[in-house]
Amino acid sequence: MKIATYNVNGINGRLPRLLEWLEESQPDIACLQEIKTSNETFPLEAIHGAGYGAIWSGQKSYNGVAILARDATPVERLRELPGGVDDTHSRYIEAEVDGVVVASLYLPNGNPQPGPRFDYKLAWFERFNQHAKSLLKEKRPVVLAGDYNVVPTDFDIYDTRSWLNDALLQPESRAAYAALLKQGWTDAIRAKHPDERIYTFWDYLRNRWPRNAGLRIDHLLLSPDLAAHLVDANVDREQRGKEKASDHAPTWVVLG
DNA sequence: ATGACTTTCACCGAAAGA
Repeated sequence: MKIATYNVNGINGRLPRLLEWLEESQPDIACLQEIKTSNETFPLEAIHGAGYGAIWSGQKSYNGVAILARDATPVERLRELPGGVDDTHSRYIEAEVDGVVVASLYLPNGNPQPGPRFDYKLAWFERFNQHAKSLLKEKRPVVLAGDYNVVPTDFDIYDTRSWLNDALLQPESRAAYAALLKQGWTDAIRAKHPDERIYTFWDYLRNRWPRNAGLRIDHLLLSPDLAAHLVDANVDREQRGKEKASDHAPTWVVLG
């Protein structure tokens, strides 16, 4: 089973790229972030045409997440992260597909920091970690896939110099991610490639794709039982080099 | 310190992204 996460940066504007990638990569499950569309304008017909069922939690202009499943419709479990009071952002959706619990999450960026946006990021992260803990208690196969907006270590970025004040590298952000892993989750890309620099995002600015000045911020976390079945994990880097590409590349795992 | 690039909405500039 192949499960992917892909921050599309606008699903309608990105639709040709998304459909090409689905055809080329053939994921069984695709978790999407930043669909940037209201629920009414989600391109369901095109997704169906590609052979996928879908559930989504949209929001006009910003945020928005979805879960696609090949030849199946994901069975929705949640369409928002529990514990949110006055949280109007569409950043979380969770479903069951083929016996696996799958979450598609879009963790807040948090810039500028310090400030209310960074406070929101850390609060959202804390809520997410609490929910993740409750998922582990279910003792079921779970994949937490998405754009975490965290560069876990200095090994996950080309160079820290331009990013030292960025919310993605702050000690608080990294501590929250480390605490999540410590619950028992496996960072699939890092588990499969412990000694390789791997990136999932290259900013549109400053020629960062041609320079391979990337960051690893899209992650797939596996529950302990699933981690034992990890066969492969990687990034579809070539998608980032296409015309009208998202600034993120699809990232995936294969579970045997 | 700022802006560079891209998407969205909506009306050509603003907001947000990371």
